[in-house]
Amino acid sequence: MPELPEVETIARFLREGGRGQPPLVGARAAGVEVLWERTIAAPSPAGFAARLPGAVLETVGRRGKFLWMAWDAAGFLVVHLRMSGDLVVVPPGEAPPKHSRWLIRFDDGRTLAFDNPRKFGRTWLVPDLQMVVGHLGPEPLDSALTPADFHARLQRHRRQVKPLLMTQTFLAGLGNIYTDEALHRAGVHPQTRAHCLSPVQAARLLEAIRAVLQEGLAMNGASIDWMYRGGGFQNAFRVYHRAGEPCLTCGTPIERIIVGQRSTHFCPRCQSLMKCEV
DNA sequence: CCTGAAACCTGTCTGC
DNA sequence: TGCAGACAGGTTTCAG
Repeated sequence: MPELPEVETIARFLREGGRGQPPLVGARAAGVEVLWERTIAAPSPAGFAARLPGAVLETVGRRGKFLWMAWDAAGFLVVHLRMSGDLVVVPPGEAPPKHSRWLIRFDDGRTLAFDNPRKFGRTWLVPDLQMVVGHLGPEPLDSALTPADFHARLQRHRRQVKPLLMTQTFLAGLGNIYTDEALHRAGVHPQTRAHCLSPVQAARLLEAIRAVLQEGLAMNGASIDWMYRGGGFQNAFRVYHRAGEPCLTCGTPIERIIVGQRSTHFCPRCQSLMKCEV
């Protein structure tokens, strides 16, 4: 379940607790089990399992779609959920999820499980967080990113805007759902060439990106299929997964096309493809 | 630089 | 019921 709002929701839960569960921050790791070795990107699975026991979880944060956990004596545990990952706190005595790829046992009896049916997720244990997230573009919600900066960054690319927005070195955190929603909100066709967007359109697009992310965050992200954390954003989709249904703005049927190999949903009337000479 | 295809994986749903 | 095919919130690598 992994775009920025979903990852942030998980980080928030580990940090602060919720739904009757206490925070995980403050707990001490007792043991580690690696159930699918290829999920550990660095160090070796054995090194990963050996370094954590005895360490106390101090902080949990997010950068782009990466979730990180800082430990008092073991550095940073960094997780990328990819398509189907989730981090689950299992109460004492309960069984971890069926598709758990690693488990961290805590000395209070709880277990942190990395649930990941499609094995795409990756985990790192590193001394410096930047070793994993250093290549990422700016955080979309960081006010240091101004509309003028955003426009200047768009000007550097001739690509279709949708795949560009999903490129994590360009902007960190957007995925297929929030990109489609933001483009609709901004009235921008997903295949518009990035450098063709005017300063006004760029500002409107940045504003739309922030609005959909904030809306997702306020609803604890989106819950689809087998992944459920109580998120509600799936009930607020305006275009995603709504092919054939009327646009909530103008009533025109939403279309579904493939852009950059990803399923793409848009309103052909609200998001017409404008001419661009340059 | 840009695009598309393929690979990495398992599960669910649809249609015959 | 069985089975094939499409599809899924992501990223990387490679060919053209």
